[in-house]
Amino acid sequence: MATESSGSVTLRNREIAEALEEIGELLAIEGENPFRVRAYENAARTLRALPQPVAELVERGEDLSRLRGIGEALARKIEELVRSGHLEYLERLERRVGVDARDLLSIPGLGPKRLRTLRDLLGVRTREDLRRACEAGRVRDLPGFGAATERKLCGALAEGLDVTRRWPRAELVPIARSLVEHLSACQGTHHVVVAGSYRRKRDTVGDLDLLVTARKGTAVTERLVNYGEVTETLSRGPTRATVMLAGGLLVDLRVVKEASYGAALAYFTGSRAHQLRLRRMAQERGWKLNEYGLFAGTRKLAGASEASLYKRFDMPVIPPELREDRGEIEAALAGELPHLITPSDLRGDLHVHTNASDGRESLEVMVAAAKALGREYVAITDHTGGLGVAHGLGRERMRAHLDAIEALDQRTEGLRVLKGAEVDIRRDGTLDLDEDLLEELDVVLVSMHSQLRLPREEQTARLLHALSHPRAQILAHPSGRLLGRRPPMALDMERVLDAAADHGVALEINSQPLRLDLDDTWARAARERGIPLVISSDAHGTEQLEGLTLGVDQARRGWVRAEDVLNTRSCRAFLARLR
DNA sequence: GCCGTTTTCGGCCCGACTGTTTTCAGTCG
Repeated sequence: MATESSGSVTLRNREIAEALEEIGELLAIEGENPFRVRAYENAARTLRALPQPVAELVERGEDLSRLRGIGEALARKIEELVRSGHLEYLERLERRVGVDARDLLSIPGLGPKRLRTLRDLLGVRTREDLRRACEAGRVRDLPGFGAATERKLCGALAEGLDVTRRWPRAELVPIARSLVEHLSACQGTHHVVVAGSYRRKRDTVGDLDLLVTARKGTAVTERLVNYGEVTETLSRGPTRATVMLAGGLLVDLRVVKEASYGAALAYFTGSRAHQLRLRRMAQERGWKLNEYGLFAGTRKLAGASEASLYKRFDMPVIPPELREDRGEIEAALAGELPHLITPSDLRGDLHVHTNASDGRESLEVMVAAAKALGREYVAITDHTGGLGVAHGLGRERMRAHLDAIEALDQRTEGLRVLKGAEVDIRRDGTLDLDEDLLEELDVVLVSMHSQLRLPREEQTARLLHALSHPRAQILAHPSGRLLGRRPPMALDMERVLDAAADHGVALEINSQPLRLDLDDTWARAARERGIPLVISSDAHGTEQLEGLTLGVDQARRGWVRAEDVLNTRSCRAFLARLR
């Protein structure tokens, strides 16, 4: 529970969702009606997908039961949580059930039913209790358990298996390609694709979902099990297998016939929430949707292609990046899906470093590489002096650097080289560059690199002050997050967006694999307010200049169109549009 | 506990795999 410096309690949507999920889990352990359990899961999912803090809706007195999956009872519980910071119903339930449900249920192979048995017959309440019971051999004799189950639980506990771990998607690209290649070499396979959140281009991915079409009897799951990096086979049947790779990554494989390709691809691409909506729509029409196709009784209506499937629901194919049940189904039905930006729409790169600060290559090499990629313009944006660690440029070196950029621009054909800087925002919100130099720059990025843990109010005020500077044109990597390493800064993003809109400051979608900042939900919020966006590589070497596609992936997940992004324009039009 | 142009009550997504069972419950995605 996040407590602000002011003393008031503001819960994030994720924290409220976790409380609801815990209620669902505790009710499941109690053997409650599974549909009641699911209602809590559904409500939690709605909150997680909500771009706006639900606490704000409560503050404004809005009716939460208008949200899908949230009725009278859950609205009251959420309001209590937001207003008081705790929920009496949950606390009573925790006392009554008396097990660490969140932790124990994260253990693979352990669900609510077995956990209840463990509690009732062995008094297991924590992970440590379970470990002792397993080691003492007391678990195998419980009803519904056995020696094999005990062994599995013991193994999972010893390895400290963390099924909630996620990987930055970009890190998995080589592994995904290698797996596809490995399985494609299997005789009798047709399509071999990666589905799941990988295909939806989420910034992080929890596992790899592989889909293969093959003739019946093809030994695809065997081929996966024999992949060199596999350390453990968790399950394996004729059409499905789950393995773990060295490093702990889980890989799920499903094999279907070619005639089911579209239905299976849609099904395993998800998201779960998106697929559930489609299933419900099928149900409302008296049809049945599963991974093999769309059926009216035994008659198959669609399933060979995704297009055939969506067409049956009177929709165009929804781009995978949008399949999160965040309004894309309604938009598709209304014929209002956005025309999403593509990598080829980008004409310039606005965030590039050289070895003048912390880049690896010279100005000339970076510019030549950008030109080779077909960029029409590139802004060289090295760090300013306050950033000692990044070899930031002080006044004299910046002066000389800008002259070098200008000279290179003069002698470069077919590419504009713009004078820029990534200006550090100081702790007090002032910019780390003299006014005359700021005046001279074509492109002024401002960004934070230090003191990223200030309290929310202070951090927000610092950033708002920086954005109010008339030369601040683009806010780079706005949240400061590094996936898996550093959480986003505590910021009132709503006020940041308001300020960006008021001052005409563009927000960056940074393409670095661990940044991807703005994230998808904030990119969408910015777009919906008409705040200009840019997509930049933040390249520190030539190979990173191509990374713009990752930023485009992120932008697409945020419903961003080419016209929302300033660097899809010609250099002249881009400069004219910049603050 | 939620939801409704079939329903304000009676539904609620669906299938694969495992292990324990002797016909299927539990878990997972």
